[in-house]
Amino acid sequence: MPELPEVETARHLIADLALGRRIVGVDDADTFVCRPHSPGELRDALTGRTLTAAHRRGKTMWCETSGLDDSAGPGPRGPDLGIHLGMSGRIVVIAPDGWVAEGGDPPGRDAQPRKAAWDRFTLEFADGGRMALFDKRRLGRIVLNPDLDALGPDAEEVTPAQFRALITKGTIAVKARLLDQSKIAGIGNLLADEILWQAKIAPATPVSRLQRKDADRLYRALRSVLAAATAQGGAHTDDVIAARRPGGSCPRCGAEMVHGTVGGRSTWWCSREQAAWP
DNA sequence: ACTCGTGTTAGCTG
DNA sequence: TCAGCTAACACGAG
Repeated sequence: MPELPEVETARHLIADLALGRRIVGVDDADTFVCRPHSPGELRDALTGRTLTAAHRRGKTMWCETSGLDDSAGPGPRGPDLGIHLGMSGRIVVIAPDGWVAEGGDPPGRDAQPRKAAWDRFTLEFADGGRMALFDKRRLGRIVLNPDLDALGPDAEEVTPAQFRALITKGTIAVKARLLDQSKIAGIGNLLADEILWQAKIAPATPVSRLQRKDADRLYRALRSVLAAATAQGGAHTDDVIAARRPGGSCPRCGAEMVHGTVGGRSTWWCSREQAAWP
C-alpha cells in the first residue's frame, strides 16, 4: 500500500506510458472515489484532451492536460487531473496491444487477478488502450485541480532547516507529526516507524522534547530510509517492517518489538532503543 | 462474527 | 484561529 516511493513508481509509469494519448472516454461513475465531482463531470472535463505531464508531491499526483484543439499550436490548457492512491490504489496502464503495466500498490501481496469491478476510474485512449485507478478499498481519490497548498514540502526535497522548523513546533507526538501531510508530504505509517527506529527515537515523544541534535538525527534517518525505499521501489522492504509482528525482535539489538497506538495509528518500536524520550 | 488496516478528512474540544 | 484528537469513510483479509 502506497507511500511516497510507491507513488513515485506510479507517477513514473504514467509519465512513461500514458502521456500524449488522446482521451476518448472516461469512466467516472464511482462517486465516492471521484467526490465531490458528479458523474460525467470528469468525463466532460477530460474528453478530447491528452495528459501532458505527470507530477507528484508527497502521495498526491497530478497530470497536466492539453487544450482541446492544439492543431494550430497549444491552446488553453485543460484542468489538472489529481490522483491519490489511498491505501490500496494502483495505477494500471494498458497499451494499445493489451500489454499491462502496473505501479503503486504492490500487486504481489494480494495475488488476486485484477477484478474489473475494482477499476474505480478509467481513461480510454483513442489508440484502444486505457489507464485506470485500480483500488479495492475505494480510499483512492480522483479530483480536478487538487489543492496542493494543503501539502507541506515533499519529504524528498525538504531541507534540514525546513525540517527542523516544521517538525518541532507544538507538542504533538513526533510520529503523528511525521504523518502530518500538511507539514511534510509523503511519509506514511510504515516509513514513519522505520525512520523513528533508525533514529532511535520513541514514537510518542512530544516534539517539544526534541533537541536540535535529535531533529537532525531524525532528518538523516528520513533521508536514508527514503533513499533505500526508493531504490527498492517501496517501503515494504525496510528493515523494521519484517519485525512488525507479534514476537518480532529488533533487527539491530534483538530486543523485543512493542506494539501500540500513536497518533491513532498502529505503531511498532524497539523496547530497548526506543524506550525513553530524549 | 468480528477486528484490523502501509490513508485522508470532517468535526469536535480546549 | 490553531493544535490536537477521534470517528468516519469502504471493504477485503485474517
